[in-house]
Amino acid sequence: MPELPDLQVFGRNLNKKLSGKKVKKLTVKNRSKLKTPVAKLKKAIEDAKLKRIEREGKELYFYFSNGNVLSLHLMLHGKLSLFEKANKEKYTILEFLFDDDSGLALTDFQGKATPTLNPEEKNAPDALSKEAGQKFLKDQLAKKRTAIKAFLLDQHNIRGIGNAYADEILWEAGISPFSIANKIPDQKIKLLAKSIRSVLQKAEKQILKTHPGLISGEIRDFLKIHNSKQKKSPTGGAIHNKTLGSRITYYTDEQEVYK
DNA sequence: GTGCGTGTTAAACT
DNA sequence: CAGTTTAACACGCA
Repeated sequence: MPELPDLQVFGRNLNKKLSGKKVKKLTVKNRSKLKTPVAKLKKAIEDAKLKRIEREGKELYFYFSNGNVLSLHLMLHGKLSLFEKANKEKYTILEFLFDDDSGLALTDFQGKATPTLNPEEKNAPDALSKEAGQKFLKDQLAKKRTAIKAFLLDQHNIRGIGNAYADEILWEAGISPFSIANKIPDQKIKLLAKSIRSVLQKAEKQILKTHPGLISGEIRDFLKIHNSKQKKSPTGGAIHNKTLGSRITYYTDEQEVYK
């Protein structure tokens, strides 16, 4: 459910609340998405001190003082929740119990949220990383014949952009989501690179302001285009919606189509 | 009651 | 064959 800016806020808040604590117990209640044997995971994490938490793409990486890293991907419906002593959530995937009897649970009614021990390094750059700039986009877009929105959503290309923010970014850049990736002119690619950063960073600030302690859910009520409550863009263009790749896409005629 | 929304992947398609 | 597209997952929420 959450997208990059939400996850960025979760990471900040979890850091504040949890870093420095030692894991007393790790319990796995649903191991269907876990590729590591439970015993191995417990051995890697139990008794280790949680150093820090960082967002990577759409995942949260938990770094431990013994060098191990546990990544949590919330997928569509994963939720994090803090508890004292005992976790009472339904649909729990796994739970940490720290040495002060506080705890963190990962739950998902769909069972799709995915924990990964020591994830491999990914090739695709994070959307907010330095590498994901104009030059990178120009090189990659030249190779692709898909719609630009499909490109942005594919985590093998660039990591962290989801359905809602893809629409916001493309509106900001003045590019139609239906534009073909390798038909977009250089000066628009430059705008796209800028928009990715500015839209995501502004959203993070906004969420932090209105929901300072957030560690789960998603806040999207302030979105300008991907928002069923908005009829017009800030510059007055009527907002249309259409399905693209089995997902709803909001856009206006202010965005140029390159085909 | 009813339909929409969110990310990824396996499977289908071109 | 390889690149691209889609349906399915199953519930909470409005």
